[in-house]
Amino acid sequence: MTLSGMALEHAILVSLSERSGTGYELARRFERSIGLFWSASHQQIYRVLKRMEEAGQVAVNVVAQDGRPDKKVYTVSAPGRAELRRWLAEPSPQAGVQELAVKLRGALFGDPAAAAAEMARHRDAHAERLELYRQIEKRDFPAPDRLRGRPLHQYLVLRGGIRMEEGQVEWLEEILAALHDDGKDAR
Amino acid sequence: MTLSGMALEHAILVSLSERSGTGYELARRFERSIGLFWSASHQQIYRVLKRMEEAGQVAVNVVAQDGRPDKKVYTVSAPGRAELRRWLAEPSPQAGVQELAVKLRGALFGDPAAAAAEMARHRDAHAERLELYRQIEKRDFPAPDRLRGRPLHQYLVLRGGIRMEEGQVEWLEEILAALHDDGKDAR
DNA sequence: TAGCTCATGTAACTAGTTACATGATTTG
DNA sequence: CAAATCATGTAACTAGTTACATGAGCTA
Repeated sequence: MTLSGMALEHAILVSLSERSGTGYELARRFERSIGLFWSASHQQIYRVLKRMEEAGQVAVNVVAQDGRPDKKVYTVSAPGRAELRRWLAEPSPQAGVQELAVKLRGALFGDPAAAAAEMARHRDAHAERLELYRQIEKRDFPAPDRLRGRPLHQYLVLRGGIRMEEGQVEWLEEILAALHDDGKDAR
Repeated sequence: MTLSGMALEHAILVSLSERSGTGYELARRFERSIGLFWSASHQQIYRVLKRMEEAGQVAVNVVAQDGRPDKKVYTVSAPGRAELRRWLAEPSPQAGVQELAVKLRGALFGDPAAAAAEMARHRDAHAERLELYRQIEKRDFPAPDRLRGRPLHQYLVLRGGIRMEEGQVEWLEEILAALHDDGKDAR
């Protein structure tokens, strides 16, 4: 067991925590709601579910059906819930949008304060990166209107980085404000 | 040969087109300029360079050094240039920011009009996706201020999707405007 | 009757990561 | 003297993709 990465495992734990289901159903869910960003083939999901079952994170309930193959309905078991709670509280330093989305949708199955702390960490990290990119922009491209050819292309790539970081920071600010209100309300 | 995907190969072709270099150097470049988004370990790069050499896309020039191992300086060969030009003109339907950044930086080594056409395709695709997300937002979350718990988290994930698509569309608009001016100037 | 949905999987392959190994030179 | 830089690689592993296979029921 490596216990690093494990992204799809955690996405599955979140989805099955929301509602038990078959591998087939999970594959379809990943195409839709969570799958705004995430995608996973049914082959991949079947393989991972098998591994998770062997590791005791999920339990299977085989349901016989007539006219079509037996269904294997998966449910998160106690060790799976514990693992999910652990992962939700732990920092994911390299997390992209997808992984944060999974953590958000998992927030109800862990500690809400830990979720907010994780979002704040990422907001800070992206704000720092944004600041760095803006400094590079100012230093290397003081007059962007006059750029042509290669330097123009380099500049445009940097602009992409800036825009992506801006989007990320704003999104995380929105999340933190909303989670804050949500917490106030629950108290 | 599969010829699908091949992302790292093309990033290497672009980087070596800008300037010949060793695998080690490529690994460092990927940490910096292009590597705003891209990253590749030296192990991976060495393996891919070997494959590309066998395929005739790059040529090696072994440079003896004293006190340290021989350098292998790689240069793009004619078939490599052809393959790069082919890929630059071809649509990459699933391309993310990184891949578009590579295509941008490669624009000088292919047909500029084809590069602009590819960017326009992506702008349209992202604009369409954005429109879809906005419709889902309006339909499923008409009063976002009152959301709590799970629906709130679902809403925030959707907001992330909207912000990312907005960023992408605006970036691609900026690219198209700049490429247009650049082309006008060259004529 | 052709194609989609439900429901499972195997096999082969491609891509990428992590750990390990070597060894001189330069910098703090 | 320790750590980083230059410069190469192998081996083992994890993750993900693509192609193939089966087969009933339902829909246009």
